[in-house]
Amino acid sequence: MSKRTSLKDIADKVGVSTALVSYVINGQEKEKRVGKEVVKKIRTAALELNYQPNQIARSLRKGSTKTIGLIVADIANPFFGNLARVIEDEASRLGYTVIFGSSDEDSGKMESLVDILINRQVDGFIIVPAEGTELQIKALQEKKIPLVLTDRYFIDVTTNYVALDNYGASFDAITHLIANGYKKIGMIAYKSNLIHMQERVRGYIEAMKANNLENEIRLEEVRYNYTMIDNEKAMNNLAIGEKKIDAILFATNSLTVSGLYCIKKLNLKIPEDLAIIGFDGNEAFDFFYTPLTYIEQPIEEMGKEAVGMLVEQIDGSTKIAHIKLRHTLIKRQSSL
Amino acid sequence: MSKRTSLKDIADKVGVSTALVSYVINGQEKEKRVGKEVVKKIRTAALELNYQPNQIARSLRKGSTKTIGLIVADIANPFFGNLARVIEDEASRLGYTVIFGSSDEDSGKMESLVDILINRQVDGFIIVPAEGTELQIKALQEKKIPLVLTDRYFIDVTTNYVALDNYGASFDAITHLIANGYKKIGMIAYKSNLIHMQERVRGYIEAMKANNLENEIRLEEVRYNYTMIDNEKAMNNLAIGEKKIDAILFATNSLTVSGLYCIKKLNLKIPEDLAIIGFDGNEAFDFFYTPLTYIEQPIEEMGKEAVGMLVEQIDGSTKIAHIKLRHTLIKRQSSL
DNA sequence: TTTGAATGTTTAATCGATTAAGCTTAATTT
DNA sequence: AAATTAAGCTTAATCGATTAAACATTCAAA
Repeated sequence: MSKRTSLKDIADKVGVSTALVSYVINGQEKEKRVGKEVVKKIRTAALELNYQPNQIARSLRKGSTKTIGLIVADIANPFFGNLARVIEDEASRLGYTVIFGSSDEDSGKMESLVDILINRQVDGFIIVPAEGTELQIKALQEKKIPLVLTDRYFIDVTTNYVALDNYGASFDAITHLIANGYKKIGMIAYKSNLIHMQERVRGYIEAMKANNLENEIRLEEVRYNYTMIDNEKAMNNLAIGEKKIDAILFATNSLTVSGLYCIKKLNLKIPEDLAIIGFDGNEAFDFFYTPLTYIEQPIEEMGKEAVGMLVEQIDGSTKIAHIKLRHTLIKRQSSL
Repeated sequence: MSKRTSLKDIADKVGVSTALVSYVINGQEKEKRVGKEVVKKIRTAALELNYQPNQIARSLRKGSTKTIGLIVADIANPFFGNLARVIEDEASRLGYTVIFGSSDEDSGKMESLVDILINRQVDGFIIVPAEGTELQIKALQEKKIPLVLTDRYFIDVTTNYVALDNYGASFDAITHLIANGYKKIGMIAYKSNLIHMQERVRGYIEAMKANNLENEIRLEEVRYNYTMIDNEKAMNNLAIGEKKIDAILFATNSLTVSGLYCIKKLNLKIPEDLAIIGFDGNEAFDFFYTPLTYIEQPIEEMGKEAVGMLVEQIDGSTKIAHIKLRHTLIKRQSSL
């Protein structure tokens, strides 16, 4: 790497101290009363030498890196990819750069990601926390590192967060199914204590109860690392045989997609044999032979809010905000 | 942010100089002959104080940040999301962290991303270059910043790159269509001078010529920012009316998806009215009423190779490698 | 006994930018 | 003329870790 130009190079060229150069570069020539001639010379020299300030040095000195650490479950998952994109744009608008990592819903991986990003002195974190990471989050808070949780949060750890009103979303979806005449409604969710999953399940159960269908409740839980296998079992349990149901709500995008593969395999007619509602948008939902009804999340709002809240924290605010966003139920043929 | 523990804190606690602490922390106690007792004390103190080295300070001193800058067209696009994921994992395996940005295929955005990442002193770049960014790439080379291009590259700029053998992929797809009896084969591509697009088109044209079908060549070019509109026009031109074709090759994932929307709208029967072949995998391809034949890219290999090549460069290698990877043609009903 | 190694440790410069404090002149006020 | 103020600039410490070089002590060889 050929030597980059530093403040010193400019200072030498113009024949002044680095202090003056720094003032001019940072637009403080007025406050610091730098001579007009000198300002011009410095500006010219900076351009000629194509000076770019070294952010690392600046960060070390200032104790702030203008960097946000983003931890999601998996950047390859379209939901998180889209979220990451929104966060990137919003962060960049506010002068921040994003470093990311995927936790794979694994608390160990998440811990090492957090450590790595702390060592890189990120100014704050946006985290989609994995199961069992309460203590990690608490530790971050004790270190007074700005932090916003997204998608999920912990009831017993008071943090900033932006999440969907998951309870309301499920409730709405189930209510919609019931309104369309379905009664034997099942749900396939991930086996997880995370609040977003619990709330989605709770919305299902409460909606069933509210319609006196508590006896029809059929919840199947799938392990994250065995999505396909467990989902297939679950679908067999629910959609086949004597006690088969007539509608299903899937709790996430990936569960919906893997569910669709099962449905194809089982050769089920949608919505005649089984009505379905999915979670999050996905191009696949549009091209399934019966277009899918699904719960749409306001990803853009979620990402923007998260960045906004985080930057407020970084700028010194200590207020804690809990934001719950509303879903949109996109109604199509799969639930008619 | 409560004060983090620094080398100095440990040094003070143990009663030695920071030098010794640094040696021990970096596992150089043998070479630097640090006393056994002292080593123990330092280790203990480091644990007690939960010492985490400040990477910023280390980076400034060492002139290396152990950071890779990744620039893709759009992280929300599944192809790039998957690529990013592979790159993240491989980078992390080698001790690197990834900073990313999306260029939106815009040379201006790409330039500012590159500048920002340079100022953050990334050790090297993995770039999916936008159209018209040859000079930016050349500038990076002149600054001797390690660099690997992916997905595309420039003929007149000699750089490391990893890309698909796009010519071969198109050629193969067209050959497959012809083997299945299709003759009036069209192609929808992006209007772009980028090599990957040019090669995909060239593969199409050469395959047609090789089969004495040069008179049937029907190429439609779509503008990136008007994918939907232009694609719809293109589809109307190709698939409707007197001179309609009987098969189409789409040049990218996004073109394929938007093409599927058109096909749905036009109510075409696949493959009876029109055979189609898409680019890259996509869950939507599996659920389209006729499962799609598509050209699969070896994303994992691509990402791993890119990181591997980049780290070699960072470690001082100056050899230039051009890697072309082979596709896999996933044959299904849409091209029967 | 002297010289030379070997061992163990400290000192201080360095990376590049920031910034409080101090130092010159010149200009203005009393 | 002396004192004050302003204008314009430099000095040097600082952020935290790294590392070449110097220093000090002990031990062994000549």
